[in-house]
Amino acid sequence: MRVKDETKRLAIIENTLDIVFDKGFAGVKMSTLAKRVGISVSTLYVYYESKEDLIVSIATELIARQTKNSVKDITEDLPFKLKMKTMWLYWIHFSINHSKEMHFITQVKKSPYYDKIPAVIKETKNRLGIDLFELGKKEGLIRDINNEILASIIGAILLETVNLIITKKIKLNEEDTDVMFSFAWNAIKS
Amino acid sequence: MRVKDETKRLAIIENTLDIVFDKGFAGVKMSTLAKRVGISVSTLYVYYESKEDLIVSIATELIARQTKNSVKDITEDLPFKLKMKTMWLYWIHFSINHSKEMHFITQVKKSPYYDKIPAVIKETKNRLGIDLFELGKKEGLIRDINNEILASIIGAILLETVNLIITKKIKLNEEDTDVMFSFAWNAIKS
Amino acid sequence: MRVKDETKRLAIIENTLDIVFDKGFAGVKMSTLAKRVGISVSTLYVYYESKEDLIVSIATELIARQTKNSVKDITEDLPFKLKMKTMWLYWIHFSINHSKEMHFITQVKKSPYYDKIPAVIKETKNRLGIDLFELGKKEGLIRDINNEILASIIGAILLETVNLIITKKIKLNEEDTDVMFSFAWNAIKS
Amino acid sequence: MRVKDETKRLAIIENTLDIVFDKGFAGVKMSTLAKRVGISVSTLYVYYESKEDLIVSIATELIARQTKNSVKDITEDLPFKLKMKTMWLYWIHFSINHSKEMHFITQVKKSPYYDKIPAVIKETKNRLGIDLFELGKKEGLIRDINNEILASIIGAILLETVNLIITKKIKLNEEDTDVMFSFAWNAIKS
DNA sequence: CATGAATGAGCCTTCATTCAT
DNA sequence: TATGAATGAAGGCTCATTCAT
Repeated sequence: MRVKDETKRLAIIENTLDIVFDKGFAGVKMSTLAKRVGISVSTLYVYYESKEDLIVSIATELIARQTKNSVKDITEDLPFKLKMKTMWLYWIHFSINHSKEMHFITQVKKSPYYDKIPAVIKETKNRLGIDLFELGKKEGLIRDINNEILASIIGAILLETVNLIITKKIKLNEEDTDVMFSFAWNAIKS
Repeated sequence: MRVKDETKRLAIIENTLDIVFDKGFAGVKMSTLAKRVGISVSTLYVYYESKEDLIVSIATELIARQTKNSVKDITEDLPFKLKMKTMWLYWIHFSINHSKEMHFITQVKKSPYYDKIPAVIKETKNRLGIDLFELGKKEGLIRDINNEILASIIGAILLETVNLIITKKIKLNEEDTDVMFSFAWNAIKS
Repeated sequence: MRVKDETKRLAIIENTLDIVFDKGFAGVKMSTLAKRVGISVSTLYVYYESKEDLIVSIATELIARQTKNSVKDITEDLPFKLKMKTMWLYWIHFSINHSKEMHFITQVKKSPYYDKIPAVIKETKNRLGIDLFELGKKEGLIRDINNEILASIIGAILLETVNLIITKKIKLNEEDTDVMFSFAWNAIKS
Repeated sequence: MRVKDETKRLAIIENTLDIVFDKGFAGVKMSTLAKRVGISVSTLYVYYESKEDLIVSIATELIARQTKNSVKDITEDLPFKLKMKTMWLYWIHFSINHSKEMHFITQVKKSPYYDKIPAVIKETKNRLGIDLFELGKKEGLIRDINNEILASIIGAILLETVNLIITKKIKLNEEDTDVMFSFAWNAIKS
């Protein structure tokens, strides 16, 4: 029997990401997608059983993958503010290098598709900065405020930073990112 | 076109806003919209010559209207930080009371429809805080950074605040909004 | 505004009957049907909101119509056996002249579509022979057996008669139909 | 083709019968069938070269098998009416015990598939009662009418009887089947 | 102005069948 | 023989838009 081609699956994901980035979910037509990937529509249905399944599966995979990557080597022996900044930079770079994935996830979160994502996946996530915030509070360096709110604020500033970089209003150099980080840091520091 | 029955026109806008808020642009079916408004589809086409025209026209009108409202009576004689806060609160309330309009505009900005909006309209806008920022800088109270960036940051935090309120994660009371304002203020103050 | 064309509706029904007669429900393709009627597929959906609705609506209409027609002028002053025969002949002719309608209804009854037909319609029906059977029993002319069973038997023989006529194995003349009626009559007479 | 694993072949037939019984031919999806049997779709095609071949082959086999069974031991030394009744009961029981096979054949007969069944098979069949009818006529016990018509009538009543039993409107006991047989007998007796 | 009727273009999905191992 | 992968050819249905009154 013919053997399934992982490459093909990845191509499907890649192209879906591209399309969603350009035109949103409504722009994802099964026929167009198939054509871009170079397979027939029916083959698409061999890999995903419906359009919904396609999007939900990709989202699930991306979210899971993203969760794994995050905190990595921040556990180094650094002063708190630097840990924070390391993480900040990590996410800036990640967001820019994976802008389409980020966009995809962002879109999914606001769409009805999000309800279809396995609860396990949704929960496992977002532990990203929480531990760090706790540490900062313990050291008296950041304000004693509900973690979720802190995360929201930092997240908003970070996303905006990425936007500014993408729209070329600021540059991805030390100087500019330092300024942007200072906004975030000043916002939450004690 | 667009000569008769202002009531009908407003009903169309109102319902479009509602639908977009609930289901996004894809949810706006000409037939559904007509039914909700209580007119026939054909009549809809008497008022707007296409779906695109419908959305672009509404967006144009909303953006124009919004621009007018903003700075109003903040020109009072208040210390700078209070002016800032007044404006902040003004926008918080405005965003919440007009959440559907805000949402509509936000969506349009990210959609291909945005390209169709008259340049004049798009430019006139966003003069919101610029003057205020200049004043703050002159008084040495806020950091000397490109206005557009300041506006982005403040805007991001504001939007996030509104989100938190809408999703019930914080309340629309003095205590909670004060905290949120402090994030914004700390971020940009000297 | 353009006005709805009853002719069109009737043409849809007619063609649906023909197709079902030739190829069963599976043979009814919305596109083919539309083409035969000379309208576009979308127009078909103006008249019926789905394929199921098409079939169920037609069935409902046919059954209702059929119920009305039946007993008519059998209330004449005839000896019982002749009343019976009049009805028998009426149904033979009706079945042959409306063979496609009969076939359609027969098919619907055996299909899952039948469940979707309004209960009212299903009930109102079939009072056809019941009264007659009661009369026959009272006069001691036919066997005292459950009406439903009598109806089944007569119905089966009648259907078979129609089949034989359609397949040309017997003729639609007095001689042949007399023989066939005698089968039915002998079966149930006292 | 059709060389290996008789068990598998029988399982295919069995499941096809079940599916047709439940949902008709349209319900027979090659993939579903394969899954139920526990083989792959491709393997199905090793046994039958197409869906048509599948159905036609099964029908051919069933019809052939059925023809063989019928008249068996009715040639006993019984009075004619009892011979008739024996046969009647034989078919009642056969139809009920092999309801799925009967249903399958009935369906095939009304479908375009029937045209594809080898003429030889179709002809060999149905000699069921003919000999018996001849005997009855010779003894002056049943009406002197074309055998084919007699067979049709008896067949129709028999089928209806089975239907009534299956739909639980009558029972499969001596009393009820006697009544039903009396209908048939009265219909054709001299 | 108002509207019900009509439609073309397209979208998602299914399914029998063939390929390649 | 056995099978998972791959596909073409539909089929049902939707929707923005145009017609005709």
